[in-house]
Amino acid sequence: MTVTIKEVAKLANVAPSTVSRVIANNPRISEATKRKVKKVMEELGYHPNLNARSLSSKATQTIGLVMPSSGDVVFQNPFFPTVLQGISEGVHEKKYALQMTTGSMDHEIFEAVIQMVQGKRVDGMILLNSKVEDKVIEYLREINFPFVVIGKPAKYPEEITHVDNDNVRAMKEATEYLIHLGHRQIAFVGGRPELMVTVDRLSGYKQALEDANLPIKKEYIKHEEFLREGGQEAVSELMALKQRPTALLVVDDFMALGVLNKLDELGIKVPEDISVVSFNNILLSEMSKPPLTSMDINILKLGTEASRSLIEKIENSTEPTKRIIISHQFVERSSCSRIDTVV
Amino acid sequence: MTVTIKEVAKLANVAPSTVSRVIANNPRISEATKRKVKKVMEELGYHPNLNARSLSSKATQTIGLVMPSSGDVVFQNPFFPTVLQGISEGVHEKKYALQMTTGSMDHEIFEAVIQMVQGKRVDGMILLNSKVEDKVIEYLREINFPFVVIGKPAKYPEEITHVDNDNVRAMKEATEYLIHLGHRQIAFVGGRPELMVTVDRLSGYKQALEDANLPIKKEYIKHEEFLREGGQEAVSELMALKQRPTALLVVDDFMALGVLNKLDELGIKVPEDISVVSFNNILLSEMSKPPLTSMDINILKLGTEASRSLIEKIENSTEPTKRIIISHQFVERSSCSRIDTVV
DNA sequence: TTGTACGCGTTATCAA
DNA sequence: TTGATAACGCGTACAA
Repeated sequence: MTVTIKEVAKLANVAPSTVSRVIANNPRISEATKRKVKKVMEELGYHPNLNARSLSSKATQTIGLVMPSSGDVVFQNPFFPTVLQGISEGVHEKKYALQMTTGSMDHEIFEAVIQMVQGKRVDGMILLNSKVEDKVIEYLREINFPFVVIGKPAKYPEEITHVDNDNVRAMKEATEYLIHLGHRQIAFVGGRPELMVTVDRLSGYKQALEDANLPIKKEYIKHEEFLREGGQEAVSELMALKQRPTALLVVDDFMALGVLNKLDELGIKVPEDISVVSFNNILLSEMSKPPLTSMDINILKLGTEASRSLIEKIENSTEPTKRIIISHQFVERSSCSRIDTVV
Repeated sequence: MTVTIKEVAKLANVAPSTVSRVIANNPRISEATKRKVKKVMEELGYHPNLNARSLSSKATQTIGLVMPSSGDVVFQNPFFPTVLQGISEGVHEKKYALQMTTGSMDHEIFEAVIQMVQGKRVDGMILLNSKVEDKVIEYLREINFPFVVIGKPAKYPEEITHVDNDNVRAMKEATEYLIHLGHRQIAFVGGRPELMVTVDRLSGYKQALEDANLPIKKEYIKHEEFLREGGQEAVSELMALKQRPTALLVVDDFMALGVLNKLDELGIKVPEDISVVSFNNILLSEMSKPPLTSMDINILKLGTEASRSLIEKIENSTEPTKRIIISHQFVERSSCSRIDTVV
């Protein structure tokens, strides 16, 4: 039925191993037979059986991707397709295939990872959702299986290769930008405090305030889901304060959209009455009213670099643990304005 | 190193084939040995090598997904992550794995598909981007490989199992909604005319107008990219017309966002000055100003049904060609208003 | 430079 | 109900 290496060998009057060598581009083979074999392969429409190859060579040229649980908010956020695109490009560029897995429950995901890894379906893994108690990471570490994390791992960040932004600095810069515009009442609207992104960005926010000798007010720090509703709730609460903030730092564009929406509802004008700085700079941010000033964290590159570093690690097991920092870039649009400092 | 079926067999004092039968849950095996073998598997932490299994059984329990070319607009559109989520769920539910492929050029994608299929890495394929000249479809048809298309295939729609909406009816209903509100000058802002979605929706639009004895005006029909910029351009052109439309049908929420943006720029108020109906009903549509009245096409289900029908087809080769229609639902928000008919 | 022979880990066939 | 044994298709050490 399907054409195998043997049939090619027979027709080309060589041994199967010779055909195998031609496929592998083994240098110790004459140009003549190489051509001959290749011609037969063409004629027969030969394609190697990847399962057989993997079984024998113990490599799959496939990398696995653990996605956020389906139903998770992350799925809704445009962040996801963009990293995926980046990952996909990086993988493709090295001729690797990509296999992904989801699950509604954590243990489902864990099972799926075990299947992939123990079933020898992948040579390495990319993890998107590092949690504080991450069984997947624990497991992969234990068996010493190649993997990289996108974002900062909650545990052992020094011992795990990961691709991340310098979120502390990025948020510090964003905060300083607002301070330079004269803002003193600056609120932070972040995601769940268990997430490392949140921790780092919050820390950057605090650093900037401290450096400027501004007080850190608890009531100005909000933690909501990474979704637009989250943004809306945060705004309601902040605007109910006696002393309203004059500027908002929102850790996600999608959330910022909710923020803008709510502000509009409340009749508060951006940037006249309040300034908003957002994060991620997804396409949406230039679409909003007004277009959002946003910190571009180069999501695409986050993905491609994850693939690349993982594949390096797979192909060279002595590759050291790395922390890859993707640069960020502040993109000014029209959601912020200067304010007269009230002393 | 890795624990194989043989070692399990040895420790359990049975033959490898017996172990294999236990794994496969073969009924012709005594409960006693079944338990014994399972216990040993536990102890040794045995996990089957899926490559070996696939090689032998000629099945992979994996389905392949062809994504739009990376860099394609579709990637930016929230439609994509949602179908993906649906597909993923459907696949997961049947214990299948998911492998995906992209490429920047069409021939790259084609190569990747060949690899997957001929390399015996997948049992079936889901195609997202049916084009008019689709080499992938031609190929899969020719070798009689199981696949389903999401959306209507440009060629042989009767002979290809596909999951789609009734786009003609959906758009007809949307158009009729506007007509009932009193609108007579209704414009259509669609995507590329080569896409079947566009064709079908345009046809629904025309049918509704004809049924209402309204003229079909060429200048009211715009074809732009499925992106927000597309929406913006269309608006510019439509609003430059002597007789401006009083209502807009936009075939995509993302595009509709661009439309709203442009209208705002031009000082045209929605829904007071112009009504807008959008399609897809992604999360964004309730976030816009004003919230968009949109036709929900149940993207998630489009994905899950694609997976399910594909797996059915894989597991039962006599499964007939099917056309699966996912229902749509009109979601009224606040982007439309009644208009006094000017006779 | 090429061929022989075996192993990769499973499933499947045929006996027992 | 269970056990040998032969595929599955490919890579590779070793020999030639």
